[in-house]
Amino acid sequence: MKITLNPKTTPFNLDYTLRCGQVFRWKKLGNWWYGVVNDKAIKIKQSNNVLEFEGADTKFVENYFRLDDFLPSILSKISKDEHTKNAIQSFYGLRLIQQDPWECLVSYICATNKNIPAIKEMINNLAKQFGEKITLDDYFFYTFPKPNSITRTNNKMLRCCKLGFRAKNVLKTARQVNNGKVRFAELEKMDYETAKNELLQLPGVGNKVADCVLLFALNKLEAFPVDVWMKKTIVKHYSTHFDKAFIRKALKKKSPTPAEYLMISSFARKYFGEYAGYAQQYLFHLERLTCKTV
DNA sequence: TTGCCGCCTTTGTA
DNA sequence: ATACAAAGGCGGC
Repeated sequence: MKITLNPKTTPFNLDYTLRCGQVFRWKKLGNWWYGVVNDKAIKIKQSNNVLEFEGADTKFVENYFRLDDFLPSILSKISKDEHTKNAIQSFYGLRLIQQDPWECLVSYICATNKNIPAIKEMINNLAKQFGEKITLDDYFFYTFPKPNSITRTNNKMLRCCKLGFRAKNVLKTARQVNNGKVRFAELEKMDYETAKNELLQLPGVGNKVADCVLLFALNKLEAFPVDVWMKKTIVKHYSTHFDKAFIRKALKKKSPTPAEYLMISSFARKYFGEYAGYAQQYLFHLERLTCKTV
């Protein structure tokens, strides 16, 4: 199937969107991106303004890649300074992805103190061990394990997937989702703060993980996750918005303290507005690409 | 109450 | 090779 996009009203860049570090389960084989979403293997490619895909319908693709987000307006709203404009110009067409909340939650619990290649490895291990094998084009893929597949495991089995100290958090969180204590559909209806407070009750979920789930899966575009990269960006390019003592202290440690987290993310929400999360993703991608060779 | 320290596993990277 | 960093969270003081 195909979708033809109008680049003026619906700019989209598939490579930037899948490479910017928000999702961990896609890989490019030849010209096609392959992924597993909603228990199905999907492939998709882009040539200019045409998206071609198999394994999913048009509605799914539009929803997953948030093609209804009116990017021209969103990007102009967050274009507050030269640095942001640079990021937007560099990765024009990068979109947030509407992820599955359960997979997103587990992924970011696992992301704690890990770099992106290692996160991909953990998630793939989980899927291979506890998901179901599916095929597309003679390639093998694995569905992401359901909550009740995780609750049937134990700490040791999860540690075999290289989860380390995150294993117990994934296990306990799976139980809470499985027994209905956490309902993603309900969280999505709540406002940002309320939903965040609910997520913060889960083991292994602090400020950063909660904001990632809110932004990437629960449609809270004002969420502004602050990890080591975002803290670095803020200190480098936005220090004038904070007092000097704050910046001086921030330079001492890499990962943000709870107080720094609050200062930075609330600044970002005020500064960038209701689409702060989009700004975060553009700035995150720029910071990683300029500092690293990943 | 708030703030900061050290630990938690394992992999990637210089 | 050896150390340090990694889309952090949490208990303890």
